[in-house]
Amino acid sequence: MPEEPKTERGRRTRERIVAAAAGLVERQGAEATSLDQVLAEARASKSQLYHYFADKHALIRAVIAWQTATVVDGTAEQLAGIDSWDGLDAWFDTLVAHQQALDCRVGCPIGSLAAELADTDEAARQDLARSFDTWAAQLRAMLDRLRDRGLIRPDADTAALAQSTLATVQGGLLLAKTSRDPQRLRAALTAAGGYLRSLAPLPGRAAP
Amino acid sequence: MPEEPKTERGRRTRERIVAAAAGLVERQGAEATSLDQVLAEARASKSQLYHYFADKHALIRAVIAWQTATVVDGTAEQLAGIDSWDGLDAWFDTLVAHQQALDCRVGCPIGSLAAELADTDEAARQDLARSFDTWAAQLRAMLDRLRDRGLIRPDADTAALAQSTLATVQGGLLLAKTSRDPQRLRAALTAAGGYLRSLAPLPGRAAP
DNA sequence: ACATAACTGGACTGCGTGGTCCAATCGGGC
DNA sequence: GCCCGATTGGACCACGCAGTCCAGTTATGT
Repeated sequence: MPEEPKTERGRRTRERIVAAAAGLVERQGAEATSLDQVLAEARASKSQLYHYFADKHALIRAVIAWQTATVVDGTAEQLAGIDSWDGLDAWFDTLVAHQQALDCRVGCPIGSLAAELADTDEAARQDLARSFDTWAAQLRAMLDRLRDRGLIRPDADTAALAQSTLATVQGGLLLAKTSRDPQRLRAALTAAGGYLRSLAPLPGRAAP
Repeated sequence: MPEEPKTERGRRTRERIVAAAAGLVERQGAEATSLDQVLAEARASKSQLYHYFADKHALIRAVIAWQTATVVDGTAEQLAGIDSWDGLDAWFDTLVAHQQALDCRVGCPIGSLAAELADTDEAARQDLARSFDTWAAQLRAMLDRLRDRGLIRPDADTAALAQSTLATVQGGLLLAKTSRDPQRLRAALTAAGGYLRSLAPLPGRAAP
């Protein structure tokens, strides 16, 4: 019953609805966001919404896809440019600055949705798990680069490091959002960076 | 209008309601839990609920207090016994085992509530921030003990380390819950422990 | 120009929700 | 036994919610 838009006009309507929903969900959570709110913000009507989405769950899943495209793919280019400790620190700085600019009010949209929906909406949970996985894969690619440059021990498990780094970032964002204090995020990132640095090849032992 | 219970019977009724609410909120989130659900599970009536709580917000705040008493104060005794790396690892192991036993379905009740309520309910946000703070304080006390035993450099900022450790634990729980995979938590904890160990006094340099 | 499909507006519905109200019951003190 | 406040049961209400429906309008292809 719900279909992809077949015309340019339809595509834009759908996009407007998803973008409005994403903004509201980011600020209030999925459950707390009503469809009427979304439609008011998107300046659209009920029939438009149900023309493109089967129900609210489907809309939320579209929001997840939208946020994934925005957040994860958005950081992809930043991550792709990192090949030194300075580059890593610079990325961390932008994360803290971004939270500070937003008064620590949103944290990570993916993380918030994950916390809310993981035990409620199985399909959404899987989508979010995939988002985290692609994010972790990007982190891992960056860590591989650092390893290839000799900044990290060759035998380090970069996949596991990507997971732990992502975890620390998410946790830091959660604490910062809860306490409205960007320093919580800063502390977390300092630890994440410090751990990676501690995995540098031992200085006294030359490579064979 | 809402009052403290004045009799033993009242105290037990209130407790039953809060416990039922805590269980449901832990599984479904606060917004998704209805008062009727709570009352059915607690085998209580509307008037009983509104006899002790002003409104749903007040009930949720009581749930936060209940979970804080359960989770934070619950780990306090475990944390209090840690004075070595082995002790730390043992605590980490119990965390992973606990998640595994629950099929990674709940994560941390405090963390989940924080993610959901931080930008919606200001009073709840402050309560949760306080919960995190007392949790961090307990972690810090443990880290101070490790430092006093010479396992961590004397100049280490244990307050910041407590924050980062807490962040990594929370993030690991979130990733594990989202992917239904306890290994995500394991990876995060390995990193948290590894970072702390990297702050050991330099072996080649004796204390003055 | 016409047929056909895509899209849109908004009234409408049924239901679950948080919250109110009051009469009934309980139980300890006197 | 009697009193009085603490407690309880549950009917009731107003309302916001997700979801339905259909008549109307706009675009597309030929």
